[in-house]
Amino acid sequence: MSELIIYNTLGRKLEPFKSLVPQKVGMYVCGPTVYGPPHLGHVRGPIVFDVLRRYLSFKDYQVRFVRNITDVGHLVGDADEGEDKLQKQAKLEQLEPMEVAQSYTDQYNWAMDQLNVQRPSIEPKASGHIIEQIEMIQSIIDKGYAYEVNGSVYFDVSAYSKKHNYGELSGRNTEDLIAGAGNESRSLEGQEEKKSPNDFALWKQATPEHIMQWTSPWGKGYPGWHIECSAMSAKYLGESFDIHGGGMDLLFPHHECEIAQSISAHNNEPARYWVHHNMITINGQKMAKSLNNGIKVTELFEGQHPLLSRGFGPKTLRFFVLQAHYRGTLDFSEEALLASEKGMKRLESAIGLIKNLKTSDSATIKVDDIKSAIFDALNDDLNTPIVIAHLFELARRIQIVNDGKETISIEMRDDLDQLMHQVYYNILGMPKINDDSSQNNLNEVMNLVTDIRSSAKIEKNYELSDMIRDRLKAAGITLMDSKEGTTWKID
RNA sequence: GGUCGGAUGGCCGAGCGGCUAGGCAGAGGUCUGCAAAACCUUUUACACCGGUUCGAAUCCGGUUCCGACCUCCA
Repeated sequence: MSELIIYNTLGRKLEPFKSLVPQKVGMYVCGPTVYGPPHLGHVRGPIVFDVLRRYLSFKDYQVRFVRNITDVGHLVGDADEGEDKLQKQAKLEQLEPMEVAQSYTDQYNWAMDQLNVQRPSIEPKASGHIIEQIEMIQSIIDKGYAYEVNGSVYFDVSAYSKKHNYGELSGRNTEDLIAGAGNESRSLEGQEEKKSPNDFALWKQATPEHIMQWTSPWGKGYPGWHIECSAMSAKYLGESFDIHGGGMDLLFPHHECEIAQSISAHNNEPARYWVHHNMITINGQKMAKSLNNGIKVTELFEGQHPLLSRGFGPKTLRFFVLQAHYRGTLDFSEEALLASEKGMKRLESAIGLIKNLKTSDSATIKVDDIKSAIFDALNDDLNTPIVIAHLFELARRIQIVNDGKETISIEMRDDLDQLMHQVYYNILGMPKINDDSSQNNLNEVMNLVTDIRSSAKIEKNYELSDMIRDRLKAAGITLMDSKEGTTWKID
């Protein structure tokens, strides 16, 4: 098997993957800010990095996968008074901030479980690592790359730029940034405190209304945007580790700032490989809470959305995401989802045929050519759409054998079975449970039953209609009659 | 205004110098009492204008559209 080639945003080119420590990989992925329910935009990164993680594990690497939970310190983007996001929601909902964070964390993890995304090896919370963040900020101050003003601490980009390259990841330079700063894309509190508009906050002084605040050498406050990832990745993966993943929208400023912070504090490039996935778009625009065009994961599963005529299972969603390369945008629509679902079902029905395929002494079909093609595609910057295309070719061959037009040997059939399971379930991580069709089947059956019962009622055959209702009740399903028709629910 | 990335058939989406991507939809067929499902076969592309080349969706230049980001929203 040849080696994995991965696109490194740092350097903007494809590079062979080599781990720092033989057969071990440290991987950090920026996790969610838990201030809202998970939507489609949250789903792609976890799936993509889950496949990368699974593939590295498949290649016998021992992977430590760290994904944080951001539960403090971030400000609301759209015009407001700079309240902490979590605090704002908490006021709205009359709950403790941590209660809100916990609830959304649970929802997020539930969605990840549904999508068969493996839980991280470590899932650190920003709120649980304030001390580490303070220590790192102090270290940056000590090195001369940060300064304190009125209880807040800012990173000194120009001081840093004298020795290092601020912009090495995003390809920006400080002059451009200052030129662009005049566009008034946003007005931020505390701008006038900074030496330069390029400087970013490491620690913010808290106003008395802030519920979430911690004691620091600079007074009461809360950590800035970017420091948590730097502090936590260093704590659990070391000052230098293998892979840092995230969405392309995080490239600047978040990841650029992480690099600057880590180099300042540790004198080390934090990550060897920076891997960025592209966004899911809807009508050509990225899906984000701030744009208010998000489809919640639960809305997708249940079909409760104006763009959806019915629900789609997590399995379909995962397949849909993997049918596009992670670095390209993926445009969402029900039509596209429908296409993925049908293809996926066809593929799975072929997989289901393998075990019962009739075998012969000699085989007239091949498997090895596809097998190597699949791993070539995986090694080629995780080209999952190509992998899936090859899987469809395999499905076609399975059907041909099943139709008796070609033959397969026992060994080859076992090989095929193993290959399909390795690739489809273990590496692509497709959920094994048949969530989609079982739910759809139930819907169909229930529609049939309620139709029959409606006819019975029209014919005043209440004996039959009541019998149906009673039997369903006994089976745990309640029917509810109304003027509009009959609805049902599972008790 | 700056930085970066896109424009592929009805839809989603690979390819990145010559070779059918793939899926869905459409068409034809096999099967079937009729359907459905399943399976087989198959039509339709490379934003525009120049250039390089024996040969370009793929390389170069220009044009037009679209998107992301631009520091205290991951």
